[in-house]
Amino acid sequence: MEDEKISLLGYALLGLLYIEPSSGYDLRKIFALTPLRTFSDSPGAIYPALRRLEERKLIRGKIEAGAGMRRRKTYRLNSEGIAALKKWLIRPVTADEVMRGMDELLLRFAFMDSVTGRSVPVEFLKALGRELKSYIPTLREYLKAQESELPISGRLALECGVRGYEAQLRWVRDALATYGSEE
Amino acid sequence: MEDEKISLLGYALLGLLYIEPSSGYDLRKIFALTPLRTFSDSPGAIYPALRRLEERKLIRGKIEAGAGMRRRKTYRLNSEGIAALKKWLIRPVTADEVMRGMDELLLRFAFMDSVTGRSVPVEFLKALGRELKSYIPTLREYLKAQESELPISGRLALECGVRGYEAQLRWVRDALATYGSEE
DNA sequence: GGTGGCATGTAACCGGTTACATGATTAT
DNA sequence: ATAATCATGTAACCGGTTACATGCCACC
Repeated sequence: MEDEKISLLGYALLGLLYIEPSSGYDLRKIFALTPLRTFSDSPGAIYPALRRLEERKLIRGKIEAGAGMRRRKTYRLNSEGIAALKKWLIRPVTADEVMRGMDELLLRFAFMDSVTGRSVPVEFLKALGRELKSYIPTLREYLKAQESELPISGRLALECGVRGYEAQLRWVRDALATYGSEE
Repeated sequence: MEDEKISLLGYALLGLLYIEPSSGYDLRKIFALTPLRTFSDSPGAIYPALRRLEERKLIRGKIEAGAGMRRRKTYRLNSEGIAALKKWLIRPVTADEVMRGMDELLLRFAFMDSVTGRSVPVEFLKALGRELKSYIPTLREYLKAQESELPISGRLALECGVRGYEAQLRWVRDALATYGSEE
């Protein structure tokens, strides 16, 4: 199992293609029209990324012919693609990822229960909760220590970030309750 | 006033150097040890970025000599650098920036009242509040409409994002109150 | 006198941005 | 007909990542 790195966009494509085989154009529409708009929908990003995934033999594209139909190339995951996706999804939650921003973690979570069993997202949420519970106080301490040094808007911006983390910690609890009440 | 684009890292450097002239190493420590750790502290990012800013004549580096001192190059903004920073800070808040993620907006806010008058951050907060108030319901509608289509973790991940935006909207109100009570 | 932290840099690589390009199909 | 949209692609550019490289100073 070779380990060439896959970009975040690459994983987003893998996850979406796992859920539903799609063309590049379909995927571009998703990035243009849904909350996944944090990703660029530009053809210069999508098509080369799909080509790379195909070169690495994680997906396979098939040109769909058909009378009176537009030419389109539909990609789907093969077993290696599914393996690479799963390997990404079951990565442990690290303090570093939490501190650098939750984008990748949330994307992973979004794809989890389509691909893995229920225990994976539950363990993910527990680990995420632990990391948030340890990170938030250190941020609060920094804020308190630097209160006099920071300009007002700097202090407020940090406060905004901390509140975001606090909201996510509350969300973790509710999400765990959701999984708990479904068994 | 030429308008070559400056990366987010570039603006972060401009903002920090405005507050306090520093060496590349000082700046790296900030990115390594403070909540600005969302930026990379790698020398391969910082030093070339500083060089570009100097080439564009927004900052100037001076080598600090001195017996028994380590060689270090301290950068500071010149008037063009201050102008470029201000121009970035007073950009209007667009719906697109809010939807793509608040990182850049928050960074701008963090530097605002060191560089501009009080009215700029206040107007910024009002505009941000307007955008959030219009974006949150569209996200909620999408969530409701797709509820049956999305996998559980997908729905929950989106819920997490919405709650983050809601927390930021509450923060906007508190931040405005902070400015209001300071006059 | 050697280890470790200070301090600055360079170079290859890679992927996203921006802009351009093409052709087919549908709608007016 | 012709404009808009569908659908896929390419190429130059740029900046961040990763890894490597250098030398000085402080400490023990």
